[in-house]
Amino acid sequence: MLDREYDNQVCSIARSLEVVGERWSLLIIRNVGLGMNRFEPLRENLGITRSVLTTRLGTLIEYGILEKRQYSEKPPRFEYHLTAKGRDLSPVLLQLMWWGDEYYPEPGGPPTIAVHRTCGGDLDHHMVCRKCGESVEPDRVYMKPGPGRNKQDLPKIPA
Amino acid sequence: MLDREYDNQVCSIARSLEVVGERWSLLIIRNVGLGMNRFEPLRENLGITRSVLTTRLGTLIEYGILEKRQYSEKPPRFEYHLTAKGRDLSPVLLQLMWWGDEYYPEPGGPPTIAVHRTCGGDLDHHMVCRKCGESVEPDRVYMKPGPGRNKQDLPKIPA
DNA sequence: AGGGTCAGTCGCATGAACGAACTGACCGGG
DNA sequence: CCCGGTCAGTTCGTTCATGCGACTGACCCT
Repeated sequence: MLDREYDNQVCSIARSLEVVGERWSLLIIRNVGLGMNRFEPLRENLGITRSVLTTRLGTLIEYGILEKRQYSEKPPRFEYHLTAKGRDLSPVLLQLMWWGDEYYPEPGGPPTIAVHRTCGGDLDHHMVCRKCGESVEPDRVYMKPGPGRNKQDLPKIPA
Repeated sequence: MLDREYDNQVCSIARSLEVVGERWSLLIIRNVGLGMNRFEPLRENLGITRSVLTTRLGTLIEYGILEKRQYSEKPPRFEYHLTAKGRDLSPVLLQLMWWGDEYYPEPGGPPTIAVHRTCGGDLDHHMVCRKCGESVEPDRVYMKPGPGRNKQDLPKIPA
């Protein structure tokens, strides 16, 4: 990057990390983005304590990254969904994903691939679609399982 | 991103976060990338404990993100530098920066701007150079202070 | 000899996370 | 009607990571 002088903590990265830098936050955001919207599945998948999940969901809601929706009245049950602000974190998650794939690859290939929603091509690490060449905006991306994914879980994605 | 089913923790993001997800790690990487290569300046800038900085530097070295170089023999003194693996985290840092600028802007504008080293143009959030249109690789990027930067600190960068 | 810097280590107090149990509102079956 | 089960939490005790401050040791300068 640079090899020059440097100054103060007026830093956008530090501000971002205050919001999403806590343990579990980015993984929660990722899972919610993939459609895992309820408490118990999140808890089980992440292997996280209920209390920690409760507080993380709470702070992410405070920050406007998630919103809580009630989907059942009689037993009060809730779902968590990404806001636009939360969805805009997908480039961060994608870059983390690509870095991980580069330096800690799964033997069988990447477990997850980013796909351009409108044309179905997959993305390179500049978020340019390899098929149509378009520079893809965060909300036009979805994820699909790649070759490194576990055995029998191949949820067919409606292309 | 997606609103579909989801599976297991075979996740590149989780793997990445195990390496760089600890408190302070990304900020240390950012500062080292900006040329802050020594212990005491890092400590002072981050407002971090010496012991925590020591252990963070240690694990980042273990992970191959930083390397330690001795620059003085007689009083043994060291510098920390990014490896290629560490430099490849810059897209992650850039995306975090842009997200922070978007949702937590500095009143005077962004404090830091990403610049294409070879032509001097600045980058959009696809890492495409606004001047020459090239899709810029991580190691061709440097940072320069933007309008939101603190008063008197304007290190002139050799373009 | 005395003060200052740099790069740490050590010890103690506080705070966050983990594990496991408990709650409370429901549902479905026998 | 009682029993077991799910879902979304809360509470509690223990461990682990951080923060704060002091101390060390090797120098350097005056």
